[in-house]
Amino acid sequence: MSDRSSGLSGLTSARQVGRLAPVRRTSTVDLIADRLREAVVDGSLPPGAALGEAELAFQLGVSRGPLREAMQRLTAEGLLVIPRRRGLAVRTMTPEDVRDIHWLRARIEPELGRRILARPLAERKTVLAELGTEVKRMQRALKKDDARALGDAYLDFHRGLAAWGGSIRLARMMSTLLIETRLCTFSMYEHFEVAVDLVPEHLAFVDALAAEDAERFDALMCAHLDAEVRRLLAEPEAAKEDDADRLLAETPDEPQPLDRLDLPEGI
Amino acid sequence: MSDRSSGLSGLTSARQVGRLAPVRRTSTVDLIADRLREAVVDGSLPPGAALGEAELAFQLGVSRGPLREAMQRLTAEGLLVIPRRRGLAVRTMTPEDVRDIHWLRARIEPELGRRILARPLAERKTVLAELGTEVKRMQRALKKDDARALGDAYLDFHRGLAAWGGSIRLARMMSTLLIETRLCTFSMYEHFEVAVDLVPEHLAFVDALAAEDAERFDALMCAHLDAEVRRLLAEPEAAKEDDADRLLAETPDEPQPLDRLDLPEGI
DNA sequence: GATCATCGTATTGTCGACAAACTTACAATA
DNA sequence: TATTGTAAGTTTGTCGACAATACGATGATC
Repeated sequence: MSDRSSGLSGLTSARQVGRLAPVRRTSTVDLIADRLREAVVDGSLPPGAALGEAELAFQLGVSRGPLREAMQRLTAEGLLVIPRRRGLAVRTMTPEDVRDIHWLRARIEPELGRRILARPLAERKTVLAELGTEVKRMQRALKKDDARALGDAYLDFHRGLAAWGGSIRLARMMSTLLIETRLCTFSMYEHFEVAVDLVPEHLAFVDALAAEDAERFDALMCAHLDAEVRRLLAEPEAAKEDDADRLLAETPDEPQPLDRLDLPEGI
Repeated sequence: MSDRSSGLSGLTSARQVGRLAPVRRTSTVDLIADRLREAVVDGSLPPGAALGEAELAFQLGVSRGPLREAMQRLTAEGLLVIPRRRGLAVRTMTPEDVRDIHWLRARIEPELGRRILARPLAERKTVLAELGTEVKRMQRALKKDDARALGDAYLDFHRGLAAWGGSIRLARMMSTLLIETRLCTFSMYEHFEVAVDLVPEHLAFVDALAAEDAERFDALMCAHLDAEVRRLLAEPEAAKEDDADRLLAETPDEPQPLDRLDLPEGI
């Protein structure tokens, strides 16, 4: 997974003399929140497992205060649930959530093609290059049968799409939705699923953008998201058992201790 | 502003015998976060004003720990910024933000009509009744020239729309976007703006839904959001000075101490 | 034998304190 | 007079501790 702060929209106006960019100081809570988010994406915090605060704080080398603050932030993003007196737990996604997430993505992502194609030519070339790089990463990952790397490239592809869509809010929202998408994978199967037709689908995205065909991009994206939902909602026993052992070798002692967590507050 | 937990989607299956709804215990952090959110919507925390933690914690009657946790949650929602060593500040919205927010709302809200019209008849009647009530609230507020109440009814109208749209995530997202919309009002003018044509616009929404005309609803919503952007981005001196004094009588000592706050972290 | 009550333990929720860091103001020097 | 350096004050960021609560286990009674 590429570093989010350096990848897509950094160093734009730092070369001007006398007009220095403000130094980006990152607080401890930010660090912890990023680390936790990373762990969620990683799968090292599996959905449903309840972790104790003290233990986690010790592992992270910080006190419980900042950790609790970071937990609250992740909770607001919908990634964590904080059951009463049971530490923290990564959200368990239900089939309902899968449909919800992908419906929302289907409202947003098809539109992104139009937004990107409305940008000046120079930027469009940058976007295409970047997206092409991600697809190549996906291809390499597929060749090595590395589901983790494939998933990472997938995340970065769509993150890049959102980042170039031109809306800060939308990029943040999409980032959360994408992490939730991966949580869906974790929650539906117990391991990563290597979807073989992921690469051609994303190649088609890049092609449509290169051809400046927003309509085709729209249709492709809708089809992709539909297929994604169908893949995810297929029966769990339809999942391949290929490399589950390697990816989840360090599976924790209790996979699903608290099965169904209710959100602490509505809306 | 109506209580969010009791208004729209409460008491659905609580009357069944032997199947009690779980008691909704709300933590202190939730309470503080709600209170802060309320204060932001209220205008009692004006954008840009830097509040000290200790002072705020004392006002709320809690310690700094839970307050800091709640602050982190609001930060994740994009409502607060936490500048280094300067307490907390309500986000100041720029014209860029106004366009961003309304572009995003325009992606989501027109679709809501279709979603609502796809629901069973009984629910649709409930929705229409509820939305009609909110419009009546808007009318009453307009008659009394109460900009605050008008804005509250406006928020609840659109919140209801999102709540009946059928997606938990979308409702949460829309709730944040709506609060941000109000922040735009606060940031663009220094007071509330009474938009006279708000009521007929929303009457038209209800009419379109009653006529089951999703296309008209779509077009009306797009037009409304466009108008909203134009209203907000009009020059500040175009704003009416009618009831600014009454609404912002308790304006704090320093309205805009730190003019331009950068977000603590990107994405 | 099963169920309920009571006790103990472990973990959280909250608070207070300490130290570091930033900001601001004042003074001194060029 | 302006700019820089220093010092003091205020506020945050972090940690440790205490108390309350919930959960689990064990024993007693029906």
